[in-house]
Amino acid sequence: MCTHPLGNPCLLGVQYAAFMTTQSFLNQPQIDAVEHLGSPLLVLAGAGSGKTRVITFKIAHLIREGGIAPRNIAAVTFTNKAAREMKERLAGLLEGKTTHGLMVCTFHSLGLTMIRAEHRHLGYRRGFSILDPQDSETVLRELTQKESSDYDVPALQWRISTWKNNIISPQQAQTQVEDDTSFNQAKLYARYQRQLLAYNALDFDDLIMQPVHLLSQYADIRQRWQHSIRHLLIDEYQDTNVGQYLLMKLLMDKRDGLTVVGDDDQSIYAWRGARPENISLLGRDFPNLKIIKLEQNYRSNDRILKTANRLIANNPHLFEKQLWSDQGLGDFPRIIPCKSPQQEAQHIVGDILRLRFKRRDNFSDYAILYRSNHLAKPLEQALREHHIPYKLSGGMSFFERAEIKDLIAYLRLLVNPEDDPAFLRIVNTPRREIGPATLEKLGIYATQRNKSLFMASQELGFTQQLPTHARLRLEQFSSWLQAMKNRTANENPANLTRRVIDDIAYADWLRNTSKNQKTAQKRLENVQELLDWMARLTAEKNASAGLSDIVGHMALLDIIDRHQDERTIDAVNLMTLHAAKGLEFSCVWIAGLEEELLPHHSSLDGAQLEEERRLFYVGITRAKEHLTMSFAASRTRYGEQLACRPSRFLDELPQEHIVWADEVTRTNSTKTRETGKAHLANLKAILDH
DNA sequence: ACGCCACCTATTTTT
DNA sequence: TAGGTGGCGT
Repeated sequence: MCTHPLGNPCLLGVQYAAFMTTQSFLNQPQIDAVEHLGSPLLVLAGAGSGKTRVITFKIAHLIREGGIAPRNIAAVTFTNKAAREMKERLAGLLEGKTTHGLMVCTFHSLGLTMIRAEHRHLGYRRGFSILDPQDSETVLRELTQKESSDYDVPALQWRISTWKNNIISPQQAQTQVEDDTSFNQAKLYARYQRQLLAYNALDFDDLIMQPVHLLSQYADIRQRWQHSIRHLLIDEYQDTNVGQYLLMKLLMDKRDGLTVVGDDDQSIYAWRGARPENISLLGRDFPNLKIIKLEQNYRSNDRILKTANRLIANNPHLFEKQLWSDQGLGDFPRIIPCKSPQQEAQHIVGDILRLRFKRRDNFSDYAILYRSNHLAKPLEQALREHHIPYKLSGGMSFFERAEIKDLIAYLRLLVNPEDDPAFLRIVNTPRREIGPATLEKLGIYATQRNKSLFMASQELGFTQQLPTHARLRLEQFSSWLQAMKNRTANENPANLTRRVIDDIAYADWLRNTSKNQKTAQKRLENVQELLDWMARLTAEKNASAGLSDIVGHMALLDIIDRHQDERTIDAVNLMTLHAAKGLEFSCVWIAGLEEELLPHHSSLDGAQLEEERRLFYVGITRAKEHLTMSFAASRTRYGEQLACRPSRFLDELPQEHIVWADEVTRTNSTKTRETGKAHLANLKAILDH
């Protein structure tokens, strides 16, 4: 074993010494994983065991030692943030070495790249658009309005997404349905797909599904991509869904260059299609699969790990894992019973102030986690009272903001004249007094002739049907668009965008439509930020990036670095347990540990209960040094004051390693060694009376 | 285009 | 209970 760096025979060779000293060293299983070649590899990496380090070092190893060209390596993550961080770490490792052609991106971005190259086989034309879920909802609304006005569009959207995630075609869907409702949904699915093709547009799910079709239907395409991607590395493998699994399988085809890293105990996204069982499928589909476990945790102290281990031992496991740490036992994780959410919040805030005074660290080292968003409210209130800065995760992302979506819609339309959803979004933004009557006529004309709205709006055959004033306005808009479009080939994307903004007097429009000055200001800043990004991006890519490249990736948000404001603000982190995955904090509070909240009342049995347990597990393993868990004895829910029971998961913790604080009885003492079970019984008695 | 009222619902959310 | 939404009236 070589956990110690000095005089160590099992480092990755002297060549690595140079950058190993600036990075951290690897332990033996990590080295095994990095150096393993010759068969597909599954790395079962516990929380905090350095899985990303394994992937980045392995990529570096492949390039430096294996003589593999970067363009033959692809590393796939689930979030843009993870991809960005991986790129940064790689840049550190491979200083000087060229990484040209190396792909470090999300599954969706990989899919987009493939579709870009092969779109003709799918019947798409270049410049196709990516619709976000809001756009596709609008398309579905339009499609269903003709049937009935009160159609359950979200249910349909969810259904279609599930089909696509499972790589089920509209035709297959129609043969598989059980009842009238779903038969109807399957028919609408088919119409939706036709509609997208007509718009020359794809939705997010298509970015996985279409590449799977391409690879499974065309042997030559499959061979080309298999030749191109010789090494595929996948992070957070437990989160792959059916489509992503198939994509991986088609790309690798039993070859040796596959490395997947995952943790079945951190699978918390089954509810949206993730298949943690893909971990066991791997052994079936890749018979010579090598498995390496990473069990040393570099994040937390041992009491926190013992707490996590004991909890998760209540779940069935295919591969047993025991996290351990050499960082000492550390403090006792604490459980704080509280009377109310308000008292709970007060307690946490008091804790934070006390700890920060004692530790002299940053607010950003602290996180408060909870199962669902509404639990943040009392916490926010208490933090505000005490003037503690906090950062709330969730909320509207940059690209969901109306002003950003407007501008992207303009760009989308310039790249793809068939993009009717984009046309409809901007035709009256800002106001051009092109009303519903005109648009309806335009729509009918376009549909009859199988043309896009933009194209139809330029045709004399159509505009001559309109009353003079409407005709003039539409002609003006349409010819302006055409003029802009003619510039797309030569002008750089950032300048073109600026020109659009100026021409449409977008700043004025934002000022006029915003509720107050402050929001107007904020929106203008967002627009400026978008412009800056585009300018930077164009500069970086040596102007080789066409507008269509940029616009395509904008929909995926993956070219944007948004960490600048996050790193400067020192604030306590408030987030859901889901949002906390992959992060770590010195001190963590988990609030609202009550039955019906965690486990959530809709997930009280079977596989769902196990996922709730994993969610708690993820929360616990975020903490490096301090862990505090709390619950309230009563809580207002749906307008009613309800008594709450502590979460069953608290009973599953190793009581010898945790401390229950006595808040309910209002004594401030803590009982260190009393067994929690007895304590819980006490508490229940108190709560009953 | 906007504002008001009545009604409905209430888990997690990336791309 | 509260916040978001859809319909309606101005």
